[in-house]
Amino acid sequence: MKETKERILDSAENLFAESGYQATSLRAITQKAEVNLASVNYHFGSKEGLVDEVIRRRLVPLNKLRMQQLQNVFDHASSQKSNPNAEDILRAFIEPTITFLSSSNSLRHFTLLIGRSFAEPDDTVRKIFFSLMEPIFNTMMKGLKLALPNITEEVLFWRLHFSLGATSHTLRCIDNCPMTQLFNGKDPATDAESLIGLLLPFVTAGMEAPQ
Amino acid sequence: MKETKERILDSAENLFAESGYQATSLRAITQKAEVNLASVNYHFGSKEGLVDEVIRRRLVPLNKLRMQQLQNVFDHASSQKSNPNAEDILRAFIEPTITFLSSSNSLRHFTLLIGRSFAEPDDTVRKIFFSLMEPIFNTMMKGLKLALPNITEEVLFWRLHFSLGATSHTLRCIDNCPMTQLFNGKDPATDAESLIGLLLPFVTAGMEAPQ
DNA sequence: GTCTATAGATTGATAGAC
DNA sequence: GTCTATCAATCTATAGAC
Repeated sequence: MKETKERILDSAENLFAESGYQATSLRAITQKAEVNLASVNYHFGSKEGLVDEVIRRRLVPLNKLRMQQLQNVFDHASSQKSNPNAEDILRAFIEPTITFLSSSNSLRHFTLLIGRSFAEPDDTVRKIFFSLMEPIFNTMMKGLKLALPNITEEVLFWRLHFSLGATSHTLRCIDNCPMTQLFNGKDPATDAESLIGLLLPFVTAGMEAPQ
Repeated sequence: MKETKERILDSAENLFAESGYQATSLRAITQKAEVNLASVNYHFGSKEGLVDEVIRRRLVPLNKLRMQQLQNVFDHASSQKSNPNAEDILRAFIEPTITFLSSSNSLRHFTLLIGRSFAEPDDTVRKIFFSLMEPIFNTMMKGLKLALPNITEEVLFWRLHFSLGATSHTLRCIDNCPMTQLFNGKDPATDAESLIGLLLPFVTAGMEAPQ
């Protein structure tokens, strides 16, 4: 039997990912976690405190992976006295995400929550999420400017924006895609390797398109 | 003074776009519309009935524009005894959307709501939205298969998916983009022509990337 | 740390006068 | 069609016993 605190985090992660922050009540969370309602406020202070820790618990280590992989790209480029290329920058963002997604059922739920967070209407959740993401975005912009010096910063900004949109949309739709039925009834592949192999060429081609 | 029904629709459209369906109360809607609380249930039966009409009121004519433009692409191609090309198919989706966005303040709110709807956690809203979108997606897939016969259907499906993700993410972020501050403090361009000129080359290059 | 009980506010919906 | 008044349910949060 896991600790109460962890049971609450797991349950909240699961339900926030499925139904969103606003639509998920503390009662639903404690019921699924099989703990007492009051324990949420004891351990996290409030619903906001809970969602803060739900996001932080996974996103801090995930972003550490992303940042390390970005640093590797920079280091490797400068050791060759060349610039990083766009595909490697984008891969440093996407690969850890998709790997996270496929590594366990629990992390799979969190990945859906990340996808949700990109489109989250709630101000509190947005602030938590984007404050954690900002260093990653800044570093990616820095790399993309080096990789594609002929494309203006404004266009690179938008293309990064589009890439993140494509990625987050994909994360949200993996388990529950309303479009799936379009594909001839057959379920399209959603394993980690296939997804990276599909998404990365798409955003790389978009990023490198002539201006 | 507009009719009560229309005032409610406008107010709901505005607030749903800003804060999402779940987080918006009927009281907030009627207060902004300066009408009585009970009038929502008189005119629309329920909150679900209201959101259904909010979406339908704009999305039906918008999708009619999209479908006409798609039909034009098919007609023009067959009159030349050739296949449509991917860029024209994608433009037939994106151009009416962005034009809608820029045509008036009221439609601007609805466009944000469309962006929201792609990521909507609420089952009711999702069902309404995707049932209206399905014919468009099907027609686009048909056109893309003709345009890019060397790319498998599964890959085309995913690339259409990515394109819609990029587009909807952009719609959501136009007025309230948490990433804007990344771009050196300056606000990136968000007028209709600029957006089409940025988004369309991105998704076209991604769609046509060698497999 | 965990529980019961409940406060206090807000929600969607409706009954009934006009 | 529009209003007041209110119901019944639900929500987050907390007080206080154990």
